[in-house]
Amino acid sequence: MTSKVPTVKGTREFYPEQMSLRNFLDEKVRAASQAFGYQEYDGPFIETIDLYAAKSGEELVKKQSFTFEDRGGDLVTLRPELTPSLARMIAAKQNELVYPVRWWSFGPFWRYEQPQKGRTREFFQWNIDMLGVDSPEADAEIIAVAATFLRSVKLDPARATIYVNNRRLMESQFDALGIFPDKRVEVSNLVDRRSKMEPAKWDEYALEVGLSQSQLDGLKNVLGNYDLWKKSDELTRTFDALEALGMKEYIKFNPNIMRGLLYYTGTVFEAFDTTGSLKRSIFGGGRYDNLLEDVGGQPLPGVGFAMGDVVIGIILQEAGLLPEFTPTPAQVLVTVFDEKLSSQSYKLAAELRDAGLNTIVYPEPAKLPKQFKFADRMKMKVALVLGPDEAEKGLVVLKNLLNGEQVQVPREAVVASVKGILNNA
RNA sequence: GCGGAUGUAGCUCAAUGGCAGAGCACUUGACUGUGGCUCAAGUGGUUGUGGGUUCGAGCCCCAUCAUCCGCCCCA
Repeated sequence: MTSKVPTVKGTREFYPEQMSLRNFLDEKVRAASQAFGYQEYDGPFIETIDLYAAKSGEELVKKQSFTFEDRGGDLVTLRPELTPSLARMIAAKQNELVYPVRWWSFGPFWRYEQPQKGRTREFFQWNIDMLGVDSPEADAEIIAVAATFLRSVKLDPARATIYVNNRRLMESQFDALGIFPDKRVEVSNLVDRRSKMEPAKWDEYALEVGLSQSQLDGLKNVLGNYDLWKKSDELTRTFDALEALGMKEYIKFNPNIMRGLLYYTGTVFEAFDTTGSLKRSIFGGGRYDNLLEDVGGQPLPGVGFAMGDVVIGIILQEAGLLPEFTPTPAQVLVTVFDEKLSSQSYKLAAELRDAGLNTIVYPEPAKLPKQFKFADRMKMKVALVLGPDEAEKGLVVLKNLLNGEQVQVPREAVVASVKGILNNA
């Protein structure tokens, strides 16, 4: 039964279970970022549309952004990506930052697209970038951060692979085939779409774009050449560094990875789940050496990537790699026997909290079976009972809900006993 | 923007055009101070919404809304 006021299409409600997944991703992303010394930052959630007009691609700005007029009549948009905001923030303090800048962020983004598997209109995204260095080793580091994340969530190389390519390398190949720069964008799109189209249809499409038959044949040769990276000094150095960083197993050169985004200039990469039901990329990124200039800064090279929470969430769930959900952060329940004894229970709960134990006390006198059932459903570990018999003798019944064992302990020893059980659980 | 599918109990789903059901969950009891396991009983419905066809519609038709899957696009 749907509520009278439905949610906005494509938005998401994070019930505690989904929230724990979001927090799990936040933790893993933070850990991978910080392992390499990256600093956390964030930008505005609302930006003017102009920020994205320059470089983000027409489709994104015109059709996939949540844009509206504010009360002052300005066109604003809910951010569909972070990189332009990052570029502006860097440009604004370009002369006072310590380089290389290593920054990361995990926050909400919005895109007005048709919701489907792996795609929502509201999502969280991990962004991580290094600016101020244009070395192939910097590219390797960013890719290594990504691989570190994959490893930390236990997606092994057999399951998740990072495909790497280089635009400069591809452009030199295009040049050699006589494909002129004015066709670059179309040819990039062509390459991007190859895996999704029937071979014959793709050939047709290629000829429509304006390639000659010999250029098409040449292009197919290039795209099938998995040793092509040897012709690129950049990629050779990047792969060497990745080997030294211990991440080579996650990496594969793939000349078919182009990425649609206009601002990439050098190495580009994209990760896919190689076994699951989802064909979407887990994350993608690359080197963008002109972006700062484009937003009005001094030239500054950069490399980075972004990962949405939706696809990785589905993959981890399908792979059974999500941690077991713990309904309540409290492991201890203090039951309330009856109205007369309830204040005793509240006092005991307060003591447990003072001792650093997260504790729930039942908020009304209810039948014990109901209270125990609550503790069970919440996967709590210890239940305490303070009934008339115990109150009289200064005791508390302490039940280990994991094994059902139950003991009576003196009131003063409760904290220590509970801690003992929790330590062994 | 285009195409396909699905909307029935809190959840997952059944029901040839002829009495709207099951499992799970919930409540109660078996068990008067103890969860899980078991057994029994009970509560729970404007079949998404609005029209139409029919003696009769959950089922057929039209419209509409929502969700899911795909296309487009993917930063």
